[in-house]
Amino acid sequence: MEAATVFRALGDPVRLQMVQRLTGNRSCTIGALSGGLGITRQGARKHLQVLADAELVVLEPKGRDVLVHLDPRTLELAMRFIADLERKWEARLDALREFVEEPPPIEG
Amino acid sequence: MEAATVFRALGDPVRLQMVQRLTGNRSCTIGALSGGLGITRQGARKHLQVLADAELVVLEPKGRDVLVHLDPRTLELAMRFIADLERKWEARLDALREFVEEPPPIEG
DNA sequence: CTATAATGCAACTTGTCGGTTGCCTATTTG
DNA sequence: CAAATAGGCAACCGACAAGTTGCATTATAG
Repeated sequence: MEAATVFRALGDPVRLQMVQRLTGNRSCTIGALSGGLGITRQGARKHLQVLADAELVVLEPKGRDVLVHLDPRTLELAMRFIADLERKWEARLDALREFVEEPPPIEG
Repeated sequence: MEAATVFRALGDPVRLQMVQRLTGNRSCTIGALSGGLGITRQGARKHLQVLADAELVVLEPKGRDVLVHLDPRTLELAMRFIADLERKWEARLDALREFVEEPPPIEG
């Protein structure tokens, strides 16, 4: 999964709210998840599809309705991506610091 | 800063690449950062503005050119946001587990 | 001082996004 | 079986995003 796709999916207040709801409720039906968002069920459904395409969420048809549950692995993936960026940045800082603290690495 | 704004800014391959470049190079000029992306300088500049609006990046005019440097605090903010989601999710799991392991909390 | 290098600003085009409406399908439930 | 419930599919619209082009501005180099 492309990191950008995941971030893009998270980059909308409605979708972010959906994800937040899902971290609290183990799983919901589409209808339940779509209520109280100020948009139509169909509108909400589209957002849900974006989350599903980014694999942030899994849709499991169950009889008449569809259960939605979070896929925490993708969330973890996104987090690790940022952590790696920070790590690389820190490394860069450290390298610079070392260079500054030892002006000429010729002798102590 | 809205979390959704930050994620949205990260949700594009070009912008993500820019951020990655910046974690390696302490700071670049706009021109340097805009090269080799397969788009115009002006196109790149727009992406850069999105990153700046999300406070992922700071633009510092310096004589004839503009230095771009990363703001790791916003990156950290985004990471923490996801970490909190995961924490909430884990808590939910734990609560469920406890409930299952102690079927009726009436007596041992 | 002039040329050029680095950037800014604005207009415009094209495609995608967020959202809606209307209608169809399938599963419960009474 | 009939009614209600949960959802799917497709067309449509307005707004915005991505990207371009053209030209103006400012600072450094010769």
